[in-house]
Amino acid sequence: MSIDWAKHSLAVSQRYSDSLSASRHIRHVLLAAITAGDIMPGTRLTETELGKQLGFSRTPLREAIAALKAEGIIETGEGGSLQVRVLAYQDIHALYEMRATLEGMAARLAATGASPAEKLFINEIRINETQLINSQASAAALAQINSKFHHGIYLASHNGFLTEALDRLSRTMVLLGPTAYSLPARIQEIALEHDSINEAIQAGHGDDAEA
Amino acid sequence: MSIDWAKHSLAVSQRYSDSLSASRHIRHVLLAAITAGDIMPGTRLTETELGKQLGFSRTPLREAIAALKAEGIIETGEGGSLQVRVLAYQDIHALYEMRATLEGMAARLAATGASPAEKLFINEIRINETQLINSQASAAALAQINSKFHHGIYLASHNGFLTEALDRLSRTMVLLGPTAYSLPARIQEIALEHDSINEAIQAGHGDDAEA
DNA sequence: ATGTATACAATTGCATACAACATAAGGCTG
DNA sequence: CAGCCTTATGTTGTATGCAATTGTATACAT
Repeated sequence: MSIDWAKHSLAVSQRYSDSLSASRHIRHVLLAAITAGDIMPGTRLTETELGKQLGFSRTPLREAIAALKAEGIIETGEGGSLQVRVLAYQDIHALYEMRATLEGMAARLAATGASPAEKLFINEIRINETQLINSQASAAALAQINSKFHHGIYLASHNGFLTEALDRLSRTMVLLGPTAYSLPARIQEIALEHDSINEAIQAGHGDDAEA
Repeated sequence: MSIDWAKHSLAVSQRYSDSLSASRHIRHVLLAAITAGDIMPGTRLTETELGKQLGFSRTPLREAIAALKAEGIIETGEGGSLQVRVLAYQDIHALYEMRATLEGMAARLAATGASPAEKLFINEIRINETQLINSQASAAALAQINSKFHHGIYLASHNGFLTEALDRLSRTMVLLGPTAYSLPARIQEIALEHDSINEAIQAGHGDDAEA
């Protein structure tokens, strides 16, 4: 029943060197717990209970929840009760549709506007990723390098709002549960896609990158 | 020096029939004040002063600010002081670039997936807008019908995340100051654009609508 | 005169306490 | 026995008070 908050809390503390305020800390811990599947969508959250378990007062907790509500991760159900957002089937389709469009936009912008240094950076990551795949690295390592590849493209798009929107989508997608990066078949597909994108960016072909 | 909060507060109260909590009320009032230009970007906001002027305690105020910070409307400057976000020039370009892409996506989805009723609804709004333009209605009325037209397309896209992203962009754009809908030249341009979009949607031509 | 250190003022961050509301259970009445 | 009203409990919303950090001004030393 009870969730191992200490694990997530410790991870967040190490990640940020204890340099964030309580409300930001709580926000990251909650996201980590949802990502890990410790809190399922639809779960009701009570502020008092959460505060007691996390060791914080309700004030910073409510601020973290306010931010998560603004992001659509937490929603208020009947009578103002709090619960982790439950995505409808149409939402799932909409999410992927949205991400595909935004990723395409980012790739096109990166292809047409990336600086030589940024192109080099993206290419380095791609090479690194290929090595990891060939050496059969762990799923976690692959997910991490995959994330770096995409983020490199986001940054090369020179559009902060696009980057923010994509990051927000990623945070929303944790509501779908564990991702499917561990499937061996997908890994090869993703590798091919990344190669195509990378080549298009290196060549400066916007349309190819978007596709 | 002092801002006429009562005006914005009254407008929000009427708009929502006094049915929202203090924190949500404050959020809308702050947005209205920024939209109206009563609070310029870069202005420093102090919680105590704001609370005193708005007649609320700091707790709901901080929640409203937390939500606005999550949306990128308010940011924490040096030493944690609060201020209305100041957009850089590159941000302005990025904003319009982002909106153009998302509007295009919405138009394409509306063209390919709108129901007959939704098409009819959009067409009605377009006819209404034409009448208003011909009768030389006020700028406020034109802005309102323009907003309805766009929102009709958003809804017809059947993608809640797209709608939310566009709404969020609109809220961010208030940081740019008063919009340029009052320019007579732009009105004719916009009318032509809307006609093209509407026709493409009615005909179900996705590519034309996106363009 | 300038640079630095120290003390003070102000503001944010957090915790506790109280009020209002919704919910659910139990008793009362028809 | 069923339905409704009352009451009790739990949860959210709001207010106030305190602690800690930061910006600033002043005084002193170089």
